[in-house]
Amino acid sequence: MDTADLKPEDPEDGGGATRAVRKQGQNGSVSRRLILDMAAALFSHQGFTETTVRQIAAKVGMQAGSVYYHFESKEQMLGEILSIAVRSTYMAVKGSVESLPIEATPKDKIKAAIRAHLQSLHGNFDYTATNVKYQGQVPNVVERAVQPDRESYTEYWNQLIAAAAAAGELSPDLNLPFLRPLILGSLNRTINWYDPGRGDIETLVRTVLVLFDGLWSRAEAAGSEGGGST
Amino acid sequence: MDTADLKPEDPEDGGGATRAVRKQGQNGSVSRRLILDMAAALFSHQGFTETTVRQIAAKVGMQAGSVYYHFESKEQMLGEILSIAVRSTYMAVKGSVESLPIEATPKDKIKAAIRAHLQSLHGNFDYTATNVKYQGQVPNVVERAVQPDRESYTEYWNQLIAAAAAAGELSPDLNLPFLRPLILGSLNRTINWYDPGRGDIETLVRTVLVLFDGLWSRAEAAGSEGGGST
Amino acid sequence: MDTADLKPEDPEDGGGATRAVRKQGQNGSVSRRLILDMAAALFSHQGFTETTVRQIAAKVGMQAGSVYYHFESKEQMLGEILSIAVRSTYMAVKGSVESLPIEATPKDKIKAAIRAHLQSLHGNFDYTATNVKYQGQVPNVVERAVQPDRESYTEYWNQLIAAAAAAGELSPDLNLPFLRPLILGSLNRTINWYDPGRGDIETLVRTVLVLFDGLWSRAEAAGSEGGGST
Amino acid sequence: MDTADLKPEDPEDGGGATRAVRKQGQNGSVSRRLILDMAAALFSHQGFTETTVRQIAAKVGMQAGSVYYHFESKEQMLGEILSIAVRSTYMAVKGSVESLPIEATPKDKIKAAIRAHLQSLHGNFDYTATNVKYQGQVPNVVERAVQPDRESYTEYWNQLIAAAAAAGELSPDLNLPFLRPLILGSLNRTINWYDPGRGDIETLVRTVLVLFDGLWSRAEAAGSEGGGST
DNA sequence: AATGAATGAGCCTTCATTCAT
DNA sequence: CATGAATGAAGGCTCATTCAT
Repeated sequence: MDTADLKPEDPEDGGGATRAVRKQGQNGSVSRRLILDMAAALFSHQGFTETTVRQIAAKVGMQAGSVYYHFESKEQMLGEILSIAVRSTYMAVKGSVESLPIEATPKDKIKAAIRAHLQSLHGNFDYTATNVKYQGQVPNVVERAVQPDRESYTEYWNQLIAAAAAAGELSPDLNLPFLRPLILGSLNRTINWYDPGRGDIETLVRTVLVLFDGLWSRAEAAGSEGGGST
Repeated sequence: MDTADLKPEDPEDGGGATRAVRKQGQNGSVSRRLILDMAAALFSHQGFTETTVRQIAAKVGMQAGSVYYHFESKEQMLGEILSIAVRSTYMAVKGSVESLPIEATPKDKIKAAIRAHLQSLHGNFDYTATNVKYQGQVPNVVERAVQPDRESYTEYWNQLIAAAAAAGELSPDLNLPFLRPLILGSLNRTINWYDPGRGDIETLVRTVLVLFDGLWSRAEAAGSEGGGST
Repeated sequence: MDTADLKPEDPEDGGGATRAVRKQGQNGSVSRRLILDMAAALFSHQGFTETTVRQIAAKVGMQAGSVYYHFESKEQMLGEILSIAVRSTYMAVKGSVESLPIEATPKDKIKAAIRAHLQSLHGNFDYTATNVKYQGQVPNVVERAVQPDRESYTEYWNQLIAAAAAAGELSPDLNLPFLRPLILGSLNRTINWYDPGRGDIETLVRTVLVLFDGLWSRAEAAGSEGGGST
Repeated sequence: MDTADLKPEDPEDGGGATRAVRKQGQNGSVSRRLILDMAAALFSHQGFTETTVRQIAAKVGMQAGSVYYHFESKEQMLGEILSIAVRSTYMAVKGSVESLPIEATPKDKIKAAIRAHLQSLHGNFDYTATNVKYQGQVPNVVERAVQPDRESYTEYWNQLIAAAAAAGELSPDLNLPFLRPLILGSLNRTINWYDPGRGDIETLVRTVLVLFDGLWSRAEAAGSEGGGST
């Protein structure tokens, strides 16, 4: 599957074997989030395996061993990063779609979703890039942990598309099973090449919406997208 | 940049001091290519760093040390795999485009290129997947070696697009600088999710061509592509 | 050149990227010096290349990997051992010479230097033996690091000899450029054969001083050496 | 012990386990000696362990495997090199001493021996340097093989010295057991530092003889050495 | 004689992880 | 909370050596 999920942060500790049971209220201590940020920055640029716990610790200003007070393992860090990435994008997209006016058509919703997805992607680069680049190559344990998040988001898109199809808004020449992964894959891949030098995100959004014009059934004219969410 | 190149053989030795001096070329002992195949299979599924030379050797049925009779380093293997991936796709695309009838328009050429790219991608999965998934995270030495190949292919696409633009065939609403990476990125990303269970490659090609219908300027009707090249 | 230097601590870090940053200096955790001692013992008896980091670690009672918490590389260990060897001998010699009475002649000084050199050599066998035996076959990186130390000591001897020559105390039949390396070489080579069973160090010193009697110009009688420093 | 032996070349194969039983008459095939020469050159400059069989083969212009047609092992090569070194020096020294006029005193003989030793040392640098530098750090198997050669030469010097002592020609202040190793050690160590730039071998010889003037009992005047043998 | 290809043991080094303080 | 020190399992790579051709 090719997605990137989201959803709010819930406890989800999992009960580590050792300590690393942080006693925080419901969020992570400052250090915890800081570590995650640094890890995400490193993972997204060098890759997970290529990143050393020592490097992460160094960027935070602590010793490698200290990291283990906050996390059970390097993999756990990755898992949390992926979850955050997926959930935050999910929330952004969902929020954007739901804030559309009542009259919004499925087509409008998909357009809004595309915009929100791209914005979230590039707005949380370190996290989402880690997610996108490692799609499918993540250690099993971790993958299993993020899977539910991924599926939620995936399912959300499936519904958006199904609704459009039901409304007859989608071009009949499209092979539906390919649609969601094709769209999300195209968007996600921008992580690999997007460079502000070529144009800003909004321009990217517009170009994508134009390029994807074949999505829509010929009944309607080319759509001038409008719902700038987020 | 987001591409996958090709082109004939470059020097690119690396100047090893010891053995492993013969190498690619058109000969390449049987073992050599076999090793490369196994390495590509492993790299594309587990990632470069996650793959052990011992694993590669095991798949070939030899000892880890023996691999070093054929290659100077694990990185050199990666380099050759990437080159093969990029070059073979380039040649496939170029060949496909050039075999179009004289009357072929730039639009026809781009469509043929898209089809050939997708076919090459999924027809040499292990090699191209290694290339696509590692885009931008490849060790410097290796990246430097493949760069020329990448650029050649990139440039080829730039020309295809420029020609279409010059011919007024492209939608004026598109931000040109985004176009090539967006298209190639979308195609390349299929490596991450395409599954024959959802439909065959030709169906994928058709869906992509429909989806990308927004590429073309509204002067013409939506194009039902036809020229199955390659 | 054939020498064995000494002198105070130089920068000479090497700039490791990871840990093992603290190092020499005046602290040096207990382990650190212990490792060095064991390494020197092994190096001096088996040679650098022939000695395994695992062997060193075993002698210290730790795991091979643990050694790398204290040193960046096996070569770094060698470098420090050589430096210690050279510097300690230098200091011993210099100290000995400087503690001679004011009236001491250049000849007296050379004699004292010979005695101190031999004493230091055999008093820190593992370190100095490593240095002497590896003279000229040390890895480049290491050699470069110790070079300044070597040169300081060499220079010190050059001055001692020059002073004696200026005072007309040296036999005119000697080819000066050969003198220092010849003397130091003779002394250093004792590392390869000296065995307490044949006589103690002081006896060795006296024999050397007698043997080298040709050093002195015939104006004076054979010298009964006196300045027993250290 | 600190020596360097000699003696004519005798079969001394040893009966290898594999092949490498060369069928030559009584000397080695051309290749054989060539390989030895290259090995000696490499060993003397980089050290035994640091030298690769592949390097040796490369200098000879053959493949690593081919070397094993001529030698059973790298160690065997070293053994032969050491033997050659020791024997050739022995022969040179012995020949030089024996060619002295009948009236030659023990003192004359020792002087001639010193000269011949130095000449042989520097006249067969690659071989003798390998021997001198590796004194005492040679693999057991090899050491055992060369030991007889070393002892012969050592014994020869012992006799020269004993004769001089018996003749009352040696200074009574010398500790006899130190004498031979001290002298030979001094001479051998020149291998580590001698550089034609500082003066030629003959000058070196003269300087050594002057320096060692303390050898002789004061009954006689300082000796101006004369018997330039070889 | 010589080579190409492979073996297998071992080496240096890295790194996630642990744990007493 | 944090650190210093150590562990132990691997991993990439080297190299003497073998052997069929």
